[in-house]
Amino acid sequence: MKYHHGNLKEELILSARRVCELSGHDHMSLRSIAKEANVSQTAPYRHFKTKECLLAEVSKRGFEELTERLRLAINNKDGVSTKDKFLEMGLAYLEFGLEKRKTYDLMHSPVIDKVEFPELLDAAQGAFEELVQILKDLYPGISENSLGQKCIKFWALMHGLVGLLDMKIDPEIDTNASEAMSVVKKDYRSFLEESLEL
Amino acid sequence: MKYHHGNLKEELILSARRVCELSGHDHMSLRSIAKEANVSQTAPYRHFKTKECLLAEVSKRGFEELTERLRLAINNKDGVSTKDKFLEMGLAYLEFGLEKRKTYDLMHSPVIDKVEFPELLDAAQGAFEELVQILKDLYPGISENSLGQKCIKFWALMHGLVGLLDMKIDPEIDTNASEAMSVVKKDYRSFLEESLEL
DNA sequence: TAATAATGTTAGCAGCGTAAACATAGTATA
DNA sequence: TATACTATGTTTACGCTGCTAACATTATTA
Repeated sequence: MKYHHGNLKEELILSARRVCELSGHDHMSLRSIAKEANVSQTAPYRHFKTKECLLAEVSKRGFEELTERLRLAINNKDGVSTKDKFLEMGLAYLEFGLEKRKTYDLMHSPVIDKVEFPELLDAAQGAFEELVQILKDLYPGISENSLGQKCIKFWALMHGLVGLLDMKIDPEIDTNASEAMSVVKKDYRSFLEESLEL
Repeated sequence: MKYHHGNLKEELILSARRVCELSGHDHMSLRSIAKEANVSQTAPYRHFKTKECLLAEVSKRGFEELTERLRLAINNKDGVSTKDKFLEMGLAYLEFGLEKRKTYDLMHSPVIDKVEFPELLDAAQGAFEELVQILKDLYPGISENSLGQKCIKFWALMHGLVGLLDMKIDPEIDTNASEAMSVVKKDYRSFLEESLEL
């Protein structure tokens, strides 16, 4: 066992991501992350000034993965219409949000003050840019104003949907909400199509 | 100073709500809440089994206030069209979310497992019912299926908007997103109108 | 080769949620 | 009215947390 790990920073980030997606960001302790990486409790402080800095890195990686997924949903799809690519992007967003739910929560949690982490802001912006681009393709010559409205509408709808779709509601006591939910879950695609007016 | 406070439970809830909206739920300690109420650190345990139970109560009050606001937006508005009442409800939702942002965060935070607090679920359901009712009025004879879709769409859009509108984005580095944001902020109402296809 | 910087460990602080033991006040029953 | 019981407060203490300071080891560089 070497005294100097050599790749501890990256190892800690990986451990943190694992712990996050497993237990949720409110159950992540620096000590448990350090233990996962087989180092002392204070070793992380050589690579991250505070716990928040490590969480910010985890969040950043989340946005990068999201961006990657959005990109994958539309790249190398020559025969596919722009409209369909746009829908695929929406699905990709929902899938990321539901599959990596706990990480998604961290990414949107107020525990990290994004303003203090420019790189995190950049990563979030990167995902947003994917949306802007496909919408520009979908509506060529659209005004900046209308484009802005459409971006917000799409983003808000997606973000809201992730939150709602993941809610575990007892069908017995919450008839209206859970019915509405199952309507959407049954077929994301037709719901998106209708909601986004395509 | 009496040994028995007499109204400590309610006092603790009020303190907790104050601390929450002031500092955010991730900076709320039971001890600080107890101190605010001028009682010992463990006094809250006579009224709440765990910290989470107190947070759940704060969250519940939040949903009750939200419901109240949604109701106020449409009640006693005889000369106003159903469509306009619906829009007012949307605005009321946004206003609550932005004014009581930290409480709103708690209400949607995974730190409270809603399934374990039926009363909290009821309170959330209450707010949702307000929406269901106005949508039924707006689209008389609408199918359960379509109603469900419209509910989700509205709720998701509102929830997403609160999150996005509150983001503090540096205009210098985040041109697209902040432009889109200012488009919406400039006039919630016309944005809503357009997005909800009214 | 010697100084310095980088990166690890150990020890210890204050704050946290919570449980246990105890104190006091209000209520019900004899 | 006296006494038991219950409700509601306090004190003390435990283990976990984020974090700092002091120290140990290795890598780099003059």
